[in-house]
Amino acid sequence: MMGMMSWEVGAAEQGWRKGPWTPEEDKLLNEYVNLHGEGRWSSVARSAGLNRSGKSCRLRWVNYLRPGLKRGQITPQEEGIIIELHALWGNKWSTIARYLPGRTDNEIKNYWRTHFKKREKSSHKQEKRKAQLLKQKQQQENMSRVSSHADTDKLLKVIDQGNPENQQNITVTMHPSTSTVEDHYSPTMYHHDNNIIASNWSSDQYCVVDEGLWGGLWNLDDHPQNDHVDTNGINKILTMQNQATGFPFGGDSNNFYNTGGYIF
DNA sequence: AACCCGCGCAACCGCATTTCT
DNA sequence: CAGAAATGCGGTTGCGCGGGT
Repeated sequence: MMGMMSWEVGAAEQGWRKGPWTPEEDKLLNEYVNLHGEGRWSSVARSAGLNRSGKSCRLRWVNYLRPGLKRGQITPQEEGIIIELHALWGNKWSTIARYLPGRTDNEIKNYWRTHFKKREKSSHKQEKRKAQLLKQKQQQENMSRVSSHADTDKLLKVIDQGNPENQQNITVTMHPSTSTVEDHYSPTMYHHDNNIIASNWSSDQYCVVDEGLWGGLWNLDDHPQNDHVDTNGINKILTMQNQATGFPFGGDSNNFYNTGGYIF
């Protein structure tokens, strides 16, 4: 060990490189980790000849270089799992990631944001569109006071009606915000086993889940239009999972399907 | 043709927690 | 045991790209 020098005090002053990783850097990091194993990230910089902070190295390894990463499209099952676990635990991305082998917390987080923040987004979009139309309208007015604005007005109206914010205000998640979320909601309901579903369902472990319970957790509404949120979230997912191919876990998928239930 | 805009994604930042000395 | 360092997490940013105007 080398004294107690602080290699990492203020990445800024230290002048660590930032931004996207180059293939050369990746190679260096890869070689280093293959030789010395994961961890001790702070020493990576000097040892591997990388001008990167330990944090940066770790992040790059964990999210990109680490072997066994899937990359590419999230499968329908994976999506289902993400949705379910997010409903249970909220934004506990790394916890959720543990149940999706080969996926990183970052990936899942990004996926969630891009796929399940639609409501926010679309209303945003609509606001923008509205602004745009208003602008057009004003321009028209300035140009010639004679023209009719009927069309623009109509459009604006339509947009208003289509705006979910003007319909029901539906929350996507229902997680509590405390940090003990997992303890609280951790499927103790999956009886027998203190570790519950934690750490171990890449093996053959699974659990049948009480549908009523999950039904209650299913607050997600994909179709603001047809308002039957009710009991069918479960069925939706079951269908999804049954249809799907490429079961993501190591375990025996037949077992899984035969339970008529759930992955866990 | 030029510009704008939104999207997806990798990486960063600040804070919290864990490990080391 | 205290303080420092390292690691881990979640939210956020910013860049490059494609599509629309």
